[in-house]
Amino acid sequence: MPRATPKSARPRAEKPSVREAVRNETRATYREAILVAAERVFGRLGFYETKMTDVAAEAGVAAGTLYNYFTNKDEIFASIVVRSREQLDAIVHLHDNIADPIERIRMRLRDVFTFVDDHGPLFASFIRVGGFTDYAQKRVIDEDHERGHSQYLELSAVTFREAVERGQLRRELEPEFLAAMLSGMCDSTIFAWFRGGCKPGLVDRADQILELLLRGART
Amino acid sequence: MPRATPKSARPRAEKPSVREAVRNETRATYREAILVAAERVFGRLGFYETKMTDVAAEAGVAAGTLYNYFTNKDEIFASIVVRSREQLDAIVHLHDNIADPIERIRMRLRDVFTFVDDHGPLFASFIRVGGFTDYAQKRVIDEDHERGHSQYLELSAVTFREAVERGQLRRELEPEFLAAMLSGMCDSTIFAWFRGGCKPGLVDRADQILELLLRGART
Amino acid sequence: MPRATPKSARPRAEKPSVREAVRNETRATYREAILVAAERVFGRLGFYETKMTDVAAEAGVAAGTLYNYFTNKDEIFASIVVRSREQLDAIVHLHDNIADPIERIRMRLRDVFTFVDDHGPLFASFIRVGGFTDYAQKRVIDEDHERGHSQYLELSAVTFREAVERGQLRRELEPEFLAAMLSGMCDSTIFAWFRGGCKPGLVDRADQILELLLRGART
Amino acid sequence: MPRATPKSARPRAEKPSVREAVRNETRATYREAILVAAERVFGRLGFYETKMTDVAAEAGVAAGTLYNYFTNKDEIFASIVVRSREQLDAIVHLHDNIADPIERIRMRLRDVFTFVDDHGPLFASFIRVGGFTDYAQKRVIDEDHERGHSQYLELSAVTFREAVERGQLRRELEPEFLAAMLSGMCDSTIFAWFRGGCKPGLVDRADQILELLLRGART
DNA sequence: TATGAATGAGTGTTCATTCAT
DNA sequence: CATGAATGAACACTCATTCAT
Repeated sequence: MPRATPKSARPRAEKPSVREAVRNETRATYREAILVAAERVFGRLGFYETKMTDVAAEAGVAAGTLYNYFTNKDEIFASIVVRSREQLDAIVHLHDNIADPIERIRMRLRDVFTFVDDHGPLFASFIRVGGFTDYAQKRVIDEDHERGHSQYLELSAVTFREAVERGQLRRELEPEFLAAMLSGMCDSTIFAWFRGGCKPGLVDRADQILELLLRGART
Repeated sequence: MPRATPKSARPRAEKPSVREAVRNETRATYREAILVAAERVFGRLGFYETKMTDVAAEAGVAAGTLYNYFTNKDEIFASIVVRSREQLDAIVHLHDNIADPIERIRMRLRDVFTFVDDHGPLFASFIRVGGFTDYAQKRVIDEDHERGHSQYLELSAVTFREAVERGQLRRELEPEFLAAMLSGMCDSTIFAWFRGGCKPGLVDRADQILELLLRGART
Repeated sequence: MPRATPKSARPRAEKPSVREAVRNETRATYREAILVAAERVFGRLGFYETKMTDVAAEAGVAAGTLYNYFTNKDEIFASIVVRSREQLDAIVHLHDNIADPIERIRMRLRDVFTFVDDHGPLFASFIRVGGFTDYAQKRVIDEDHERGHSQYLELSAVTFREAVERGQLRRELEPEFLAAMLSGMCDSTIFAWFRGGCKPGLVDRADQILELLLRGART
Repeated sequence: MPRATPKSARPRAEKPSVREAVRNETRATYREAILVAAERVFGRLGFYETKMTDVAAEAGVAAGTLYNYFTNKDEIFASIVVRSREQLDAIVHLHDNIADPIERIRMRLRDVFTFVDDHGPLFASFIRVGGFTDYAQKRVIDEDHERGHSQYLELSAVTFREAVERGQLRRELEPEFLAAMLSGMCDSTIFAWFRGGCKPGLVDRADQILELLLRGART
């Protein structure tokens, strides 16, 4: 008789999607946990000295499990890079609406340094110009990373150009040169911070760097 | 006059030393050839992607021969670093007698850039702050290299301090900070030069860098 | 008439058996579905190239489910062999009552070929003399299969012996030899059919084979 | 002064080639030893159950050594097949000059059986129609082997056709069918011999098989 | 001492099997 | 019981290093 038994019917209809949702969530959690663990280990040992078992151990899973989420070691590494760049991309464009290019650069710099400060060592090596010197040779993430890096340089250069055109900076300075200089200054600062044990206070350096550069570059 | 040692005795006494001299020379030649070859290959492929057979092939010897001159792969790599640093050390102290610290820095910078220009890619990666990011993790050359790197930073800092004390640069600037900034600016310049294919003209950048930095730092 | 067992009691007494029956049926259905799927996949890919997930996918179940019906991969494979042999056994004895041994062989042959025709590729490889050459080495189904195979050869030989004793075939021919010849002729025919894509019409070959053999063997 | 020192000069000129010759010989010996060992192990265990360490152990070398002579497991296997086929090719064409096709087949058959008898188990499985049933799925040697097999069938068929055209065999028999029959008969004979432990006397079966077939096929 | 092949420890990866849900 | 992800033993293959010639 027609009295539907919603109790049994609804679950049937929903259970799959619920299950699926749970599953997806679980999968995402695992994936993220592996990435975080991998980021730590890669950051500590470098790509080649990091063994899959190290990553697995750090993530608290079996070695085989890694392969349920990534096709191989390279992909794990590449995923970290991609993820980092995505995060950085978001940050870097946070202040695109600031009119004054100098101010825009300042805010960007602060945010990036804050991010690095929060994010820790591996990321430090990522944004560093040659963080992948060795690994890059393998050409696994080379192209992308390089594009990524020059993308940031480009963005920086564009902003400097604007400042030059506004007459805020000296006309004879190439924006690309300024961008490279800023990049190098940041790198060495982050590196020093990294070698010094990642102590808090990295952000404060942002203003010092920029002030020095601007003094040198101002009209 | 003292009767010369008998014919049969002299050879016995001297020949060995002659032989030894020749031998030592031969050994040194081989060693150097291997290092040069290794520097090229490591520079091209990075430490981990460079196989001992690659080095041997580049040096035109058999793989086994490498082990007559170096105990293992690590040692070859470390030797390159050491050698590079020795060369750099010589260069860096070439102008110690210049009284004006600013001028001293300028000359040093030019010489180092000239050296890098002549010396090619691997060296570029060596002096770069994080050239060893990945390899360094292995702690093979870490300590030494780090010491080497900070040694240069130190030297730079000392010189900057002198300039500050002479009142040439603003008092509130820490010399270590200035040294780090210069280092970073050089790094990114060399990196860009490296990525651009090591085209000649690197040296000209030295003055641009320094000028920018000094403008920013001058009283 | 005996008072029926109380409502509450009956279910308790019978339901289990009903449930059990249903369960058994369900289990049997699953088991069969898995075997059918496995047969297809094994036939297509061979034992080693067939992964448990392939079988599961083909059967439309999860990998874990397979282990509710079979202890392991080997057992699935062995079960297929056993099942095939059971089916073949039935067929092979279908015409035991035919008096003329030659006719008996002819009918048998036709039925077997029909079965193979219907049954498809895997079975083809099963009845083939060396179908298990590779797998058999693992000694999973070796003994059994060998027994099975020689059993058919034996049956064939017995029938040939009868024909020889009846004077239908030449006395100097060993029945075992004739059985082996027939087996080989069938094998190569089935193989050719298999390689040709299992096109219909296999059965017609039965008569051709037998005619050739009998002509050669007749008195 | 011009007196050449032949002692030192000649060796210099020849030594390399001598060394090379020795080296080549040594390499060839190793290669062959590995193939022989591999043939034995593959014959005993089958492709998948044979581990590289098994082959190495059987050959009396380290696992890594195998890779100095073959790129991988597949190549070792394929090499065995190729080598076997080369040997068989030579044998099969030994009697091409015999005018009478029937006689030609008879001689061929004897030689092949002799070869199999000498050569042992693996080869047996090779010439068997489905020797590779399982491995073939991997399509490593499939195409070639298949071509090889059908090549022999083809050769056989051609010879049978000649006999048919000469009126030695019945016109209504397709030569391809006869070739397949002969192949199957040989297979099952070899298989039986193999299962029986490869006892001597295989060759004698050649005539029995052929006689039976010819009786059945003669006009 | 140069050679280059042999060695075998070490690693990335696969996949049958287990097990929590 | 079905599920499908976790597991980890097993294995092909690499390559720094050794060693007989």
